[in-house]
Amino acid sequence: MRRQTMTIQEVAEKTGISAYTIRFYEKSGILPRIQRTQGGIRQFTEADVTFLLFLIELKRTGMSLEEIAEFTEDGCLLERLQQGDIPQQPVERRITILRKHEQRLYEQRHQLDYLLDAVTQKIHFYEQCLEDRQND
Amino acid sequence: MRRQTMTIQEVAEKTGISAYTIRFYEKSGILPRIQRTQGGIRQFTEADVTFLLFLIELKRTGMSLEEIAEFTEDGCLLERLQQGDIPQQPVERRITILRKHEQRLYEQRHQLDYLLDAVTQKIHFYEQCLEDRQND
DNA sequence: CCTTGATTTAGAGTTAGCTCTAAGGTGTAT
DNA sequence: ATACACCTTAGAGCTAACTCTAAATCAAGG
Repeated sequence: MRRQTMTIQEVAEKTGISAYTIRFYEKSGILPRIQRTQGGIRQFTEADVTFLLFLIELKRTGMSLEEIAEFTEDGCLLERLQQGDIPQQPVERRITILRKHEQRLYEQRHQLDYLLDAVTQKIHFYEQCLEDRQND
Repeated sequence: MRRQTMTIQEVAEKTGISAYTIRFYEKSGILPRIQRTQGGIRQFTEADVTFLLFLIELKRTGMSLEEIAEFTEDGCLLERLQQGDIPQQPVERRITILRKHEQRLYEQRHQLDYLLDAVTQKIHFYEQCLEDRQND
């Protein structure tokens, strides 16, 4: 039976995020406290990695680490939720943060489409310049 | 007849970018050298502002200031291009940089759609939790 | 049990990108 | 012509987000 958990190095390789950064994320509350061996070594589950990758996407799309830490507060709600314990405040807080970010994402998509168009046009423009030059 | 140019404060108000930052952008080559009065005061044209806003969008979508400065090098090509002078190297460099960024933009749009979906689903999930709680 | 190599911590250092300060010059309305 | 708001510069300071160092601890093989 193979090991169910990963060391920080394995997570680093799997996600492309350095071990330094992962530790930094745990220290600053971006990641919830990760389970340890009795010796103190972190044991990442698949769920931890999935959560980390989700947070990275939030960050990449403009959520600050501070706001991500606010989202992560109360750590892994999933367990409690599955056990039927539904803590109202933390759940509401997460909904609020995600709704706010959802709005940002819609805005970003809009601006992205707009810029993509502008960039494509500019490329055509410069290419046209070079072609004109050929025809001397 | 009204003035054709703007001071740095006016540009700051118009764009939402602080005067400090605009000076910093000129100093670090993100903006080309702006025309001055004989007294040394910057006179921004509409074209300067348009260019600045375009650069801001490049930045917002992940282009580093270093790369933007590389794009801006050789300043305003538009005048020379309109005069029929087509400097090959600078034009090719701009095409290369823009093509690279175009790829990033496509990738971003893809990931954005994916994340938007994930976020929307998570919101529904948490909302469902609260509803379940109501029905006790 | 001892070596080897990865892991732990606290805390210092780095980088990008601003943001501001100080000292002085500009320009326009009275 | 002088007051006043706004402009200029060089360069220092700041914040977010890492990135690394040092010294100690842990874990697995021989």
